[in-house]
Amino acid sequence: MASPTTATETIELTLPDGSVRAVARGTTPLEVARSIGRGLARAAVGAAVDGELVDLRQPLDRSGALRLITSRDPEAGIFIRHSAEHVMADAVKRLWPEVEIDVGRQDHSEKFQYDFRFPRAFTPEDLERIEAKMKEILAEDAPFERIEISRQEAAKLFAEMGERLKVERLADIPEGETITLFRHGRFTDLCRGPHVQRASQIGAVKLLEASSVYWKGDESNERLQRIYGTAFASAKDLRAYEEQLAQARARDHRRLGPELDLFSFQPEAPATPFFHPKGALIYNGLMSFVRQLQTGYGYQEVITPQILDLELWHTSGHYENYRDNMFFTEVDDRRFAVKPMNCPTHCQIFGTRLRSYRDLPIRYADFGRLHRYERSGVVTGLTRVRSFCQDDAHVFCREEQIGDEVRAMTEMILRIYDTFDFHDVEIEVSTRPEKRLGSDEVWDHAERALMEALERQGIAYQINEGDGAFYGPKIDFQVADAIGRSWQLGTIQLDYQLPQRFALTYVGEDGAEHRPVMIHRAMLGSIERFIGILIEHTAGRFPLWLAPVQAVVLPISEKFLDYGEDVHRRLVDAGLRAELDARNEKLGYRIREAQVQQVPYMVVVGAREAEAGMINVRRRSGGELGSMTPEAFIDHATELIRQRRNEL
RNA sequence: GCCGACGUAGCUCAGUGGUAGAGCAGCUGAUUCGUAAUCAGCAGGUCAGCGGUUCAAGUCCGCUCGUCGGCUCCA
Repeated sequence: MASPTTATETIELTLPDGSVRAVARGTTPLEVARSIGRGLARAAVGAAVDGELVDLRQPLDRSGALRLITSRDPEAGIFIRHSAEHVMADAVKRLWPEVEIDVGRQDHSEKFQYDFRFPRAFTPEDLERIEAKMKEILAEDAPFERIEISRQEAAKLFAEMGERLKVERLADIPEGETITLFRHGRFTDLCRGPHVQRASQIGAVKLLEASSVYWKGDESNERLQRIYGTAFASAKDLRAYEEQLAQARARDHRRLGPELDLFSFQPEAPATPFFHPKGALIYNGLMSFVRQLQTGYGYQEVITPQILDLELWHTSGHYENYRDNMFFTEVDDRRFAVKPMNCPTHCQIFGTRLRSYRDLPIRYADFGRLHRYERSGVVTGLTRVRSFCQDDAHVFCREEQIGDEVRAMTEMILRIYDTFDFHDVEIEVSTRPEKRLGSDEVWDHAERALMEALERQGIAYQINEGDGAFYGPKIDFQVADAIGRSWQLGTIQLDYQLPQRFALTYVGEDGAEHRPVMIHRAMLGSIERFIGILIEHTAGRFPLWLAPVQAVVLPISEKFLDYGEDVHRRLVDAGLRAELDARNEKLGYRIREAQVQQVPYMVVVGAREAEAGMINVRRRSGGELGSMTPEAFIDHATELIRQRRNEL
């Protein structure tokens, strides 16, 4: 940050066209914009220096690549929404002057939020009033001012304003950091920015919902009231966002699942799905796929107990670290726990005999049912349930085999995602959490091993500090679905703890005992959750190989029922999941129904077909494949299924 | 778990203290039909559950269960 004494020095700013401008240290991006052109200066909402977003009024203190951001740039939303936070807080203060403001924030989506000390929950009517007030404020078009201020002055100012929460927030700002305020009209907030120049650059706002939150996210703190909203440069952008929300609602697996008769939930089993026949077909289809793939990678499937003595969970450390998420039961005066993870049982299998270094890696896969107690407020649909199964596996290997194993796992995982047309995959390495087992040296080593394995494959990753499991660091795979939402699926977790706790050893080349390393791995994550994601990704249009009903045979009328039955029989005999819909309804009606149920193929048979021994095939993607022999269709479909191809 | 909202037929919803309704789905019949909804009739409800207020409760109050949106957590 610039100070007056250094203002005479010069810094060099590289503009996007490659030109370089030498300006005095302390020059603001807005001043640079003005020197380029009045139009640009007026249109700019913010700036970026070396990719970092900065406020237009922030004095620049170092050389770098300067880019001015207008409402057309993707980053504009950051400035707009951050400014909309202030406008919302302003509106709330105008309506209820006694309310204290906390802080605003925006998440990775298009939402922003602001927390208030307010005596009750905000109602939808409150939100309407606040939104209307915000629009008044936008119409006033006050400029946003950036003000640098001393810590003492800021503390005094907010104390006088009665903003006690702000005074406390101020105390959290590290010493030595410049304290800045932003003001528009009469509203002043403690804020490091960045903001737009004028309120009117916030083209459209909409408040979304309100909820209560704990101050600083800590359950022992008092409750504040949070309001969520969104803001865009234009009403058109807001409409596009609302359209996207409507899309997401239309794909919601909690609606589509029961509608397609895949699964249901019953009050007697909260957060535990019942898979109906069609859902079970998909469930088993996914398992077979994973089974086939991982067998090729040297995995062996095991089956292990559901309920195990508490002692095992003390040994594994789950009792100490994971107890709050476990189910317990007691019988014969003996205490048991329902397994929340498979890993301890795999350690036990490993430990049943003497292992040689020649046996490693040993790769145990397990589709065992897991139960985890999740707090009632956090469960939702299939994505967060209390009973589920993972495409779980544990690899026991030698230290020097970690790289190869992680590489093979990554390859397998990316192949799986590719099959489902998840092409946008982000990889994160999560490092040691606060609550953990093991020494810092072991963690250093484990974290480095994972990163090196990725680096050797040339795979880019991000680091997620402190987000590892209690027993080791992990690699997480995040994929973006068809409408751009991100989901966590696969995970690779390194574990030096369990082999030690279960005293697992193998005999090395040197004849001495060594400790194996354990790698936990899931690819789809949990089958339940994956089905939920897949429903939303495909909007219920499952790939042919997974579609519960792959083809429905539709005789035009009763007269062709015999031929329809014959065709149906042939499809079923060829291994296709085919149904016969011979209901007394018009063809259009039954076609529509098959479309709504997302059946990939509709096989129409009438006089022309019956006579010629042909069928007429329609695809759910629209359009007829035309007349063909049943054999030709069977060949075509079975080939697509064999290759697990998506397109129809 | 906490805060808030919600719970009426299989689904979507109407019903603001005075006799529980509609559309779709279902069933029956007619129609025998060529690529996204044929017509008619019938049936369908402990208004989530339990308790309370009231002459009278789907409607007002309390509790319980469940769902949804958040907090937090996560496969």
